[in-house]
Amino acid sequence: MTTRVRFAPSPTGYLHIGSARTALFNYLYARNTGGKFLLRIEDTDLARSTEESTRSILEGLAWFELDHDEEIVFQSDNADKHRETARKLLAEGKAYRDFTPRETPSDGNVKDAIKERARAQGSEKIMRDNPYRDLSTEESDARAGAGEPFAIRLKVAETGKTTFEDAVYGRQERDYAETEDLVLLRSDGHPLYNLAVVCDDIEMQITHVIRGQDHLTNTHKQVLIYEALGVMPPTFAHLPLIMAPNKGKLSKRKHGEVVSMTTYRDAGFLAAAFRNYLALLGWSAGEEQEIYSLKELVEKFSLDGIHRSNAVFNFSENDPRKWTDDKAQWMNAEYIRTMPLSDLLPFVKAELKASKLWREEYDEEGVALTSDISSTANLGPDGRPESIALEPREVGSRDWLIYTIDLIRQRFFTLKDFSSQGRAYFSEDFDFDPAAIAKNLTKFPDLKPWLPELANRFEREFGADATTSIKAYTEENIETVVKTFTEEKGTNLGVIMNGARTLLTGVAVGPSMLSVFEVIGLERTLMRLRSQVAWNS
RNA sequence: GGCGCCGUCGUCUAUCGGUUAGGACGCAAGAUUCUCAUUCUUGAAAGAGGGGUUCGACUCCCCUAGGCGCUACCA
Repeated sequence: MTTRVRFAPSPTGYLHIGSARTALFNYLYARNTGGKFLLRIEDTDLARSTEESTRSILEGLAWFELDHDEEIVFQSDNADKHRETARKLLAEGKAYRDFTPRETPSDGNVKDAIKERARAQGSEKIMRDNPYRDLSTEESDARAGAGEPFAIRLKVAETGKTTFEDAVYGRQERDYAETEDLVLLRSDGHPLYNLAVVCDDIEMQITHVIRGQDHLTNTHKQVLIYEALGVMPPTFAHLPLIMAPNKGKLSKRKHGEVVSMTTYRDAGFLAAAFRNYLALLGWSAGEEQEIYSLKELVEKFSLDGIHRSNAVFNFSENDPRKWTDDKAQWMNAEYIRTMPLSDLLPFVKAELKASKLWREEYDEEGVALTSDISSTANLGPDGRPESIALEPREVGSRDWLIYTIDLIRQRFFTLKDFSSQGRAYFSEDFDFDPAAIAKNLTKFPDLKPWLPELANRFEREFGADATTSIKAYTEENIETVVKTFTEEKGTNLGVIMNGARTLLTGVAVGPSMLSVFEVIGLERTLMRLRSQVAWNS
């Protein structure tokens, strides 16, 4: 039998990271077992469900690259079947009509009201005291025929217990006495969650229900429905919850955007990295590996590796550097700086395009570059990719772009950094960091004449109309020129380099300046070294 | 209140009765350096408490305290 699992979110908001992890685990299990990963939108709560939310969830799943099989099922489409099922159970005497007038839900804190009510009646434990439970069929039919509104409740047996084997939490038992005669159909004919879920899971032939641990106790009610229907329940696997740093519930209202998947997409996270991080929250392959490709996750995933204790999603509202979990940030940075360039390139392209920094020339195939531009496997002694031919490396070419990306990604954390911190490499329109100016320029007034002078020196040494000799504008040659220049001025190399760094890139940090000079290119180097903009700002 | 679930460094986790309790993130120190980052080295950092079982318990059992979940004509 092929496994069939489903991810069944209710569209009452964006895709929460907890839900995303549930989706991921379902997906991994399906792919691992060669089964199907289905999607069902549980939109039976008309008051709270929105189409926009559905869109947002689908968008989140798409970003996460969790493609589902078969058609999406909208639970509301099945309402008639749910009603039919409830009526069938009624006809078979497995459910009964409850004519108790519907309580107007007290506005305000529903949870507290429920808790209060439960507290009041809890110790008494009278679950079978509904006066309509044993109403005769004749009277029940008569009152219904007369138009009296009723809800349909499942008739839970007086004695016995529900039992199921949870793939994560093990054997679960619950005495019938602990479960009330749950409502299947509201008095307005609206099917309720537990009924709808069971009907749909049967209809969709779901073999494994993998969902949050908050449903662990609910499961007993669902098992009861399966039993009443005479259908074998699927295998259940409940997942530990993802908690806030204070071990409380992770919610949008309290924690804001950190819990939304779109936040990570918009913050320049790579789906692969975030997926990797989320996979390790509540699951492990039992080994000391941290980085897993999707393929590896699919191969290694198993229900046995799922933990039973909740995991904390760590972040700090006060520290902007730790706006989200440290490990998630680290993992994203790790992916950015080590993933094959050919895989990274499309993402950088999208980012640069969005920031109007993309040039058509970047799309043209480079001479030296072939299919494999993975730098990680081919690092030279200086940490630079050997597989990338450096010449010709015309500024603005595809080769140049790839080389540049590889150079600057080493200190980037998100895709956003390519258009912010990396802006000066792709555009003339970049800002100067006041702190960088103070630290590297104004502190050394001599630089004001020196740097344009360095530009002249560069022009004399490397320019097209060089009078002495024509040398290539490469790191090696640049180093010779800068060192000589530094000695002549009787200053430190750092002073010159950092001053130039600030003029060339606007910031105080970045790759080795020799690389920066080279990547910025002679023309732009000359222009920027001579510019007075930074000095005047 | 009732019922259920959970328990290893700050966080994510390894360990399935015998380990100097391992790894990762973060943190700290050092090395490298034109800056920052990377990288490398090193360091601090854990079995909730109490009883059992056992030659031996983080690991099995019980109790206490704690955290979480459910307890709705919500999902």
